[in-house]
Amino acid sequence: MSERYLRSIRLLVECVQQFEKLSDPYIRQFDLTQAQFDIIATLGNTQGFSCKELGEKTLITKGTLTGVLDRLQSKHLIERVQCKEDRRLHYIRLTKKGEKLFEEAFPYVIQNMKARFKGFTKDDFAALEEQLIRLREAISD
Amino acid sequence: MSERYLRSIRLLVECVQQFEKLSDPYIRQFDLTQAQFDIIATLGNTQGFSCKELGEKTLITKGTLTGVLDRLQSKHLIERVQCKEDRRLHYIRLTKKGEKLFEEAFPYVIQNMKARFKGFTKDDFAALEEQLIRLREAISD
DNA sequence: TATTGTTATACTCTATAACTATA
DNA sequence: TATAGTTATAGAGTATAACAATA
Repeated sequence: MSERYLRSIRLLVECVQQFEKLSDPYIRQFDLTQAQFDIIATLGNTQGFSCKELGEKTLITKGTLTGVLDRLQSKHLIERVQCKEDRRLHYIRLTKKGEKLFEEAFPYVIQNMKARFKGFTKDDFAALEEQLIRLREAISD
Repeated sequence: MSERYLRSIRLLVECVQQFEKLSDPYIRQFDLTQAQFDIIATLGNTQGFSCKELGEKTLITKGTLTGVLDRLQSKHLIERVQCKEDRRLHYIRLTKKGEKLFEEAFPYVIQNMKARFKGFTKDDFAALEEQLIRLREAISD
């Protein structure tokens, strides 16, 4: 009854944990935490996002986000720009240094991770993706 | 080239984040964090595990584990028993109170979560499971 | 010497609520 | 009144290294 459900969830969590365990050393080579890398990766190749948008995309709550952004700003990787139309909004975007890091770190982490997916073919990814999309659909709010 | 890979990983992470977001309120009704619930769920219906084994099962490193176990012990949910054969080992197991909590909290959380998987049939779980097993196989150490 | 688990340190993330400034 | 973001607080997880007890 609930065995199948539990098995799937456990597998899902195991895959993500294993994925994070593998990617962590690569991310840390750039002196970033997972959360910080997540922000950098989200901001890369964009015009920037408001804190609210960033929070929604990364699932980091606003109070926490301020702290993560503070640490990235103190490393001069992001900048905060107040929106002129609605001055409650602050747009967060990568600095030159942040962009440079993104262009270096992102492909590096991705390439190294991809190398770990030895036995996984294009068709495997397609099949996995299909199931995950169905799952996301089922459990979305 | 790497788009497919990235899309799958992002989906995977989104599913787990969404899953944790949904399960969190249920877990917190029992005054437990995710890590603490993870330990309780792992210890439930077993004779207990050593810290080393617990760490491997939950992917919590030993320094952190001590802290998590301390908090569970101060709530009288687990107990530490030194192994007589090899006294370096400490077996961690649920107390009566811990067992009672497990028997109450675990099905409660699972049932509530299962209810969220409305559109997901037995066949969907089977297909998802198959892909996740392949993925886990591919990225395992 | 090697292993199990604890301790100590410093940092990061987390939830929450109160707060400021804008609208 | 409502929204965006910050501040403040307390708690919890994290990495790391040094350590004690035991093997």
